[in-house]
Amino acid sequence: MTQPRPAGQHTVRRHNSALVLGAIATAPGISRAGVAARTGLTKATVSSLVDRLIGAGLVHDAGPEQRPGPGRRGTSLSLSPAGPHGLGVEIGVDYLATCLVDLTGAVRHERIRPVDNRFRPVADVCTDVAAALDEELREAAGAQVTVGGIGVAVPGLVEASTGLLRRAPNLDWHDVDIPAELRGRVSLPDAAILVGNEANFAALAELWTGGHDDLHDFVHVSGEIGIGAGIVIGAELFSGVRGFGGELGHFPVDSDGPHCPCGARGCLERLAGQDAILERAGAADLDALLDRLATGDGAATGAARHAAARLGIALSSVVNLLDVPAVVLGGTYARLYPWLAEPLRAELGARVLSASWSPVGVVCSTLGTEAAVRGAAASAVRAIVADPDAFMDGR
Amino acid sequence: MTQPRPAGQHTVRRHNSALVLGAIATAPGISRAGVAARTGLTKATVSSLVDRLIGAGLVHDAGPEQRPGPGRRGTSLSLSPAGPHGLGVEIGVDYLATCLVDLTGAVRHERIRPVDNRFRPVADVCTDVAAALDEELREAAGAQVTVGGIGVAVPGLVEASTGLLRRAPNLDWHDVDIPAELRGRVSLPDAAILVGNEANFAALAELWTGGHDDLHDFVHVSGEIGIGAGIVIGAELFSGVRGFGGELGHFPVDSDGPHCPCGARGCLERLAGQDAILERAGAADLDALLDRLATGDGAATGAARHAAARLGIALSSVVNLLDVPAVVLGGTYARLYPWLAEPLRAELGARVLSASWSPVGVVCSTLGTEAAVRGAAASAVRAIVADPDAFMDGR
DNA sequence: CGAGATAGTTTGACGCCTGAACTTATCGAC
DNA sequence: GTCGATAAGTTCAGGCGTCAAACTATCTCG
Repeated sequence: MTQPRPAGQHTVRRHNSALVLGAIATAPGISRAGVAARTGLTKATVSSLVDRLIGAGLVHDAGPEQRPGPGRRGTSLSLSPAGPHGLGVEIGVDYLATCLVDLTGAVRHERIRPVDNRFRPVADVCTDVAAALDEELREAAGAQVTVGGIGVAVPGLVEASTGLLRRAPNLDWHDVDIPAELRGRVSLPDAAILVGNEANFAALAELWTGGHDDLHDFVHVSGEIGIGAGIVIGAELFSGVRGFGGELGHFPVDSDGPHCPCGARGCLERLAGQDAILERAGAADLDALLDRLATGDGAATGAARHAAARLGIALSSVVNLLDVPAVVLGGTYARLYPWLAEPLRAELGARVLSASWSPVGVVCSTLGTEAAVRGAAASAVRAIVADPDAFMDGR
Repeated sequence: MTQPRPAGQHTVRRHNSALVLGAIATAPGISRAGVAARTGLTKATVSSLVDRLIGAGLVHDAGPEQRPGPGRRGTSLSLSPAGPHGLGVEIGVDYLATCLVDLTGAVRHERIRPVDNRFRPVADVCTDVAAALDEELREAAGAQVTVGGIGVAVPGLVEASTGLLRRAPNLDWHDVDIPAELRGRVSLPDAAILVGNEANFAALAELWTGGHDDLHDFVHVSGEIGIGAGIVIGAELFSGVRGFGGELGHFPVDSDGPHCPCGARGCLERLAGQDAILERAGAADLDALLDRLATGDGAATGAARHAAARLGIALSSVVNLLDVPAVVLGGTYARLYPWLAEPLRAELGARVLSASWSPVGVVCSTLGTEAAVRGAAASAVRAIVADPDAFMDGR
């Protein structure tokens, strides 16, 4: 819990700077007058704040705007493409991905490297990560832009207060201080390094760059090797008290179901995970499954329906508890969306108490497996946009 | 989602007023200098703010404090017992409770009236509520205090944005505008009326007046006729996006379990609700059950263990999802606590992923069935303490 | 080319916090 | 008993950031 701090004029300026920058971010090309109208601040204040933001290299003045009708043209403002960039890394179970995005979230460079990280020592993996980071840093240097922050997505439980990776079952890591490991291996600028769970970052990427209108509250379910959920409420990530939230994979959905390494029976992961679907369908891999689904194969569609029903049982509990109006299917589930959506909607409609007057939306993720890296990179720049004064004071 | 507003000097004052009043509320008897040290504001600012708060009747100056050592004595500040009071009403299924509390949350008057409200028309019940409110208002008038706000606890789903009671299954009500119904029936001051779910109010009461130290994050489970959960995170209520959150009663805990009116099978409410426990134990009512538990009766203790295990299944999902470090047993469960706690702890320990390094606390509620009314009344005064400027400007 | 409309800047005022000096109050030592 | 040390509370000038209003700049239309 962040303890409340006294407010002063600087607090006001900080708040309003973020307000102005947020307005420019959500409506690129807006004029100072437009920002004033949108935020409720006066033109004078907006001018003063915008000048500061331009001075810090966060906002770009693109000259007079095109607009019909009488009156002087405003100057078109937008987030500066030359401003600080965000660098994202995802330490996946079987790949390593990096990504460089500008302030608007646009991807400038991206690379995915297949590596089997299962049970590799922390030091080895971090050396790889450092090399991958160096590559992106050179990319940034070549484009004459600075890196304002780094986001690291990991498949495990990250403690919010310390940034420690507490458990990563599929990597067999525990209690790893990733920022510390990296700082020793790569010539980083004094940028902030923030570590987070991949499912959470993926949910944020979907929120920011998924292209869904007015989707500020949802649960993003990513079916990868495990099943993780990212909860977004009020356009903000909700990751629980200590950051360990969103663990959906071990929701019990069948008291007679198969045993799970976690000790319980009938965990969602065992019944609706990627491996479970493939096995039930008798398909070798995801591509084979998709082929057979496309031809209307009975076993394949049956497996999808079965998984969707189990997913619906778990998600209906989530919706009843959190009252989120929509579910986003990501990761593997995004590719299976056409076959999952209907049975999932049916299950949710039957089990969610508020569904009778307010049905739960089921939406397909637009970002694929890259969602997590994108989210990690975007988080770094979002942190700057959300609090530009902190960034400006820091340098 | 509340859209961000521009900040000005008034925002600063508002924030700091709340900060100062909060410091006085959490440390009664503190001096101006103490508040300054605790909040980080200067003595000058604190003096100015405190004077305003005293002027508004929110803070009481109790003369010089007792303290050893040299130096001038500070003046002892505390929330004014003569300040605005909070009035709470709970429309229960089989009772109607009212409660009047002062700014500190201390109960000044309380009354519970047994009434069977099942399936009574809205108008009839609201007439009773109005009469009960009038009684408390006369009480307040007799004590020369004003009522600063009214909280209404109801057993149903309340929409946060509108304050409408959407569904109350056990009353058979839907879409009731309780503030509107009341304003026509009782001579209210222009006080704010806030309607909320009883489980949520109960959780807040536990947070504020439960006497638990450093318990700012928990799920409060109240086992009454239904099973409701109030989620408190960061010392604030989390009631979901639209306010319908916390519905725990229909979590599926046994895929072979009995059918539930909701349409599903094996809902928690059917397996761990008060009626289910009594039936399994073969007890006529709760007192009979407690008697038999006290004697170590096998059927009774077995029924308790059985319910606790089912409750554990549902709560472990909640904890995995929200990462709350503690569970508070309230309502009927509070009375059964000695027999529920151990099996519940065992179930949570086995099913919660983070339990291995951070066990989930299981705590007994200290407030009984009065928690909800208390919470409703306290909410009204908390709203004033949390934002005193809004209260001061309003009058 | 001038009236009207819209964008952006300048200027003075106001509110609120801050820091330092000042007043008030109490204790302990001589 | 008086003096000095210590702490609480008040007063006052100063700074900062927003606001309102006046002013300048630019564009369209008649």
